[in-house]
Amino acid sequence: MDGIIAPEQAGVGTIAPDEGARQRLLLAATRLFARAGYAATSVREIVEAAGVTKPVLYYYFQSKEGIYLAILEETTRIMDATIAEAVAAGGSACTRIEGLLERMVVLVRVHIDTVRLVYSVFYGPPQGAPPFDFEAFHRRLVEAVRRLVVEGMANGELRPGDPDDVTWALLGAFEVANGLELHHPDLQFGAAGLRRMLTLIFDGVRAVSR
Amino acid sequence: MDGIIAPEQAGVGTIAPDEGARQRLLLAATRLFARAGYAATSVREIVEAAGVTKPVLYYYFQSKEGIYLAILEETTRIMDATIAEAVAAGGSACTRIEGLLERMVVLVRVHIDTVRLVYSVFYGPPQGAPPFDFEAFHRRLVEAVRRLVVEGMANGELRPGDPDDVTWALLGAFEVANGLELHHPDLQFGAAGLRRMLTLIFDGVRAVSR
DNA sequence: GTCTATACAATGATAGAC
DNA sequence: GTCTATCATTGTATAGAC
Repeated sequence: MDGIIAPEQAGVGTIAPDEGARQRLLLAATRLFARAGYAATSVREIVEAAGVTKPVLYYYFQSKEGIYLAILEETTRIMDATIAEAVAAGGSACTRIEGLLERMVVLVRVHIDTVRLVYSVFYGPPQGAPPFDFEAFHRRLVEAVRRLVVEGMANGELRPGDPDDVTWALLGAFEVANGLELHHPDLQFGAAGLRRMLTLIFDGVRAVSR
Repeated sequence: MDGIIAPEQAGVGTIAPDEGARQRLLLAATRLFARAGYAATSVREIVEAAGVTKPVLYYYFQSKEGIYLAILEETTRIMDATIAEAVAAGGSACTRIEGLLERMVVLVRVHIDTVRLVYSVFYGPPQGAPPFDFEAFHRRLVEAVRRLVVEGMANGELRPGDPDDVTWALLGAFEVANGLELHHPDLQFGAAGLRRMLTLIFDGVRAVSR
């Protein structure tokens, strides 16, 4: 045991930057922001939880606002990439809609603390957090689904109709899955539950035919 | 009827309490709580906005926590009554589901500040507000929809299946309508938009039949 | 419950050594 | 790149008057 060297210790004395410290700072800050909110979380708490000192945070992120924005930008980038991937994937429009939203639900679970932070700032009282365009990200998701819906209507997969209404109905299922992920993770609703909901919406729930 | 005396009036001597003041206090507090959050709203701000003095607030609500809980209980009572009404109404299960959720969306618009407050406390950071069981109310709504779904499946209106999945899909549409009411009231999505979404879910959006 | 005032602790942020 | 030590500022705690 005494022989085991932690990764951080490897470069001490030389000049290698400790990327592990940056990652730990992001993780710790996300958890604390998600639990107590932006305003109520101090830089001291963040660095203590990450096992580094204050200057390390300022080295990587310049400020408390900086690490907050870094969290949001990093997660947004990942989600945007996933959206682009899913839209560009092969298969029918319906398949790609399912793939897109299921991937997003998985990302929500993986980045659950970031999602909590987003809800906290978006719905919560003013907390002095620097501005971030949450709606812009949401619009990009809505637009992606809408494009697939329009494509599905154009190629005859989906019945003609208002693409907006269809888009909202599908996103409603996604929001429900998110809500259950946030507040009842024990239910294990997850991507499978979302898929069942989407199938219902695609095929309808009424017994008598249309 | 004229002989009935409200409990608050009994024992107040010859002076009748000004029920208008109570209402103004509730309205002012709801607006301020919705905008700044529970913690950041002071009793002084509330009474000033309501045009009354501090003792008036303490007469009706005992404390800041008291007026906060009164807001939530009053709105919850109205919504619970609406749920019961809609469930007990005549018509098919589908019709009653539509009626229930559309009434709820209308209530959300009418009580928009209370809804904002609920979201602020439920999703936001800890604000020192006294506990209120938001989930219990939500469960009652979910249960009402679920009962109607089960009834619809039993009488052949709805295809057999997991009533939970159907319930969630329908509530997803409701949540979307709420979200648009909260953040894009200009779109006038409202009850009509919700009805369109529900129709889509009932009848399905896929072109090829099942 | 809120106000004014004072006292103290904690905050975000930096400088300079290694 | 990270540390120790420290800055100026803000925020919080308490007390007493209302």
